[in-house]
Amino acid sequence: MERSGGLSPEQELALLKTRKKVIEAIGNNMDLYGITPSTGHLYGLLFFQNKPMTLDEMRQAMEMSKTSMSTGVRTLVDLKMVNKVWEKGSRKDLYEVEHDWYQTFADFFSIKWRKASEINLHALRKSRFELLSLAEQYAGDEELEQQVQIDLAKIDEAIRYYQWLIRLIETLESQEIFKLVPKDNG
Amino acid sequence: MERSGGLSPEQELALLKTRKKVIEAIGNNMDLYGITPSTGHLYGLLFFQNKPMTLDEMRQAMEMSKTSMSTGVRTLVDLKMVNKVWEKGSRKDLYEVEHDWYQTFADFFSIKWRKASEINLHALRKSRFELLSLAEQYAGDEELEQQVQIDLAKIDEAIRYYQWLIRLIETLESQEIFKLVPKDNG
DNA sequence: CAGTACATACAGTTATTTCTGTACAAAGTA
DNA sequence: TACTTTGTACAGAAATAACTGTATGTACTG
Repeated sequence: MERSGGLSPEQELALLKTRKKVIEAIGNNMDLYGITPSTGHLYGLLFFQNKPMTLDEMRQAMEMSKTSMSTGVRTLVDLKMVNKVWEKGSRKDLYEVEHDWYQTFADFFSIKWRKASEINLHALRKSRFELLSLAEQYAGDEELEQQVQIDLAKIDEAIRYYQWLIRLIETLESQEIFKLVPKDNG
Repeated sequence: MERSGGLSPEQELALLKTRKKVIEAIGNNMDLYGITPSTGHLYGLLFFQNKPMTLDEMRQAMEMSKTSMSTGVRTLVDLKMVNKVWEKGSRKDLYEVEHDWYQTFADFFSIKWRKASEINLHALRKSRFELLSLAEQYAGDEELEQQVQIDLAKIDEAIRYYQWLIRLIETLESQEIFKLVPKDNG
């Protein structure tokens, strides 16, 4: 953790203690983003850092291997929770958190949920096609048609749901969500 | 998997094959809900079941222990993705999926994200109070006040974000979201 | 009141994930 | 070009999570 220059030991301790509790609270809930506790902790560390951080600084602060820092920070960058920044004169890679948490939330859905939705939608549509073909192939077979109908109804409803979910995600991506649910409570 | 009565072996095979692909696609993305692949698979199995299922039937279909079925289905019930249903005459517990996926989605956020948001909000507010106390205690100390101010700005922005997130979740809980992002594309 | 059927707590085992140290590739420096 | 410095691939070790079988408690049944 960054030393806060010019403070007395007690002051610094008090500040660090307060930060630590917030870092832990946030880190504990990071499983919702599908990241490990230690990567969550790394995120918390970066959150209170007031300047970009190198892998070696992270390693030192987290008391972990550089490899772990590398993989952890890569996960965070992939999720756009952390940004790689350039600073001339430094050969080391520098990272800092994305402080716009609304954006972080939107990006997370755009990256993870949208992808999953599209994969599922694809599988559902393919399955839908196969069921229709099957019904056609055995046209007239009462028993089969009934079974196909049951599955088809479920699949159609699922398709409808994913289409809605993707629309919801799109309102996040386009920032339109803030018109519907404003940032300021009013 | 439920045998579909009255179908020829080829017909049944074709139907099961189609189902299987959907189950796998869905199950693979279930990590977004924080459940294991096997619990996700169990969910998929229940999805295509046309009647409530007992633990023993699940065990047989999944080729796993009854204990695993018990814990898996409990996870799904806790997330309200699966409902326990009663049927007179049966001493066994029966379970069926919640087929309203919009509801499932809303419940998931209400259960997991809301809880996490409230915990974090609490930690942030507590920290906010502590920082203000600290600044008061050392009133006049330029250096400290500046540091406190930096942390406080981050914390206030985070609080604002979580308040927004909770409002968003509330629009899901109240179904109001469907006024903002309608189920039917139009 | 036994006796049976059922779900789950618990402890041990197996499987998976996370973490580390070493080795190496890429890019900068002299 | 040789020499650093830096980030990451990889394989093995350590830690964690998932799965199973047995044991137990509870609630029906006769």
